[in-house]
Amino acid sequence: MARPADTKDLILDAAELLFSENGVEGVSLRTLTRKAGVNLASVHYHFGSKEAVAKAAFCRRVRPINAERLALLEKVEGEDARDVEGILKAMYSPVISMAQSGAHGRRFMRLCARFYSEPVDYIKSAFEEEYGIVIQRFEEALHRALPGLPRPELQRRMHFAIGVMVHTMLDSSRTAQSTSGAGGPSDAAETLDAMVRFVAAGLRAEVRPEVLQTPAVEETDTE
Amino acid sequence: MARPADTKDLILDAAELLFSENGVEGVSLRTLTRKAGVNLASVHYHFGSKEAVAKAAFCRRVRPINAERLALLEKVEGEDARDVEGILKAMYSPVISMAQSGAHGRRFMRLCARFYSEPVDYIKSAFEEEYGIVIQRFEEALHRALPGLPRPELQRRMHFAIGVMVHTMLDSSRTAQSTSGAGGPSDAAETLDAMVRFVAAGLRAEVRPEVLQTPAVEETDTE
DNA sequence: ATTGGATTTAAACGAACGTTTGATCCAATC
DNA sequence: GATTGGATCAAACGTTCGTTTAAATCCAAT
Repeated sequence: MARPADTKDLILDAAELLFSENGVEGVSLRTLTRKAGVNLASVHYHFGSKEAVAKAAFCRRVRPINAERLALLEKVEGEDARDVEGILKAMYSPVISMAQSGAHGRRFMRLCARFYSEPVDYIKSAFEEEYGIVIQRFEEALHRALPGLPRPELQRRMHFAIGVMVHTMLDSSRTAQSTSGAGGPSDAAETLDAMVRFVAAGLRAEVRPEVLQTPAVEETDTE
Repeated sequence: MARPADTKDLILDAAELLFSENGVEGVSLRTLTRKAGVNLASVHYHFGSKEAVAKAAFCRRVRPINAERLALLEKVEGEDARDVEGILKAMYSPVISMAQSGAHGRRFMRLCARFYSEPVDYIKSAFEEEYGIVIQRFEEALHRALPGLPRPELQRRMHFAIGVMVHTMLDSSRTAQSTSGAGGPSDAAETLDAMVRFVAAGLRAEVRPEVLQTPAVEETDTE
């Protein structure tokens, strides 16, 4: 933030905008540098490759968010380790609330979700690098909050919970429609509330009897 | 099925396999035709363009599935219009149960989910063409099954429900690990059950009080 | 004023892309 | 047996891609 806008940031800003809408593979460096107003070769001068630009654009946003997630989680756990809604809010709110902060935030939300579903290898690994420990920590937290839920079932449901999040992030149109002009009621807060209610209820749903025991192999429910 | 394998089907089979793993943009026609064992130009001879191949590969699988969805939905509605779990099963089971039928089914599941998140325009429109009416019908069914849930909130939660589905479909490794060999308990059935329980509970979660009333426009949460 | 490293620039590189072309094959038709 | 027309083939089309090069430019330190 010291300099108003050096080349590196111009590139990352354009990358965030374009990648979030068209995916990494769907944007050429020529399109990107034209949008950023910089020379084509400056991408390789500052980053070395297109891969590195994508990773940098991703990490620039996701690291502060994941740090906030872990901080919120620790706070919630300190207050009430069984507060499922609180844990979910710690997971969701840092990214959902970004949608409130203008087009910029919505842009990143989509970038992040896009990274999740991008089928390119180096993107997948970048995602796992940044998210692996976060998901692990939240699994532990939810395990303590819902001790009756068997671990495999918890993992399955956490997968569902992530699906809800990614899907919501991709559909930024719903999360923050600023059609009502500035000062409108924060739609992001409503979305967050709806997500937390939905997922908390899902996490608390009854498990099928077999899951609670050792995996009973028989019991084939014929249709 | 009449002929053992004509060029058109060879192309579609290879497309299904490769697109599902690398996305449409991530597969070149040269890679595709090499895998299919056909000539590069035959793609344009039989389909006209790469776009058309992608659409055809998608529609070939999704149309029977969506038809089955609608048929199951009508059956459930005829028996008990308030059977939320039944409605969800009608939505999920046709695609989830595909995972049971070998690598082929899992392949399509991923293809379908990939289409959902692919940022290319013609793919998005193909998806909406095939899914639009299905989602609309399920929204109506769930509206009748959960009359207390305001329509906007139902739409939001259906969005979550779809997120759960897409996310599960993309992660085929969990849905069907046939590591236990043949005759093992159908993991797909377990996944289906878990999804239905999770989403049904989410759909039935309490709504925040404001949502039940007319949308209170004031309530400006200033930042 | 001059130096020297950092940065930007225009131009080109080879590779890969989707698509098109025209020759070739081959079973069905007259 | 010549002709037709759909299907297949190797080869090439023009374009765009990520990347590289080497010269030009900038700018604070000397």
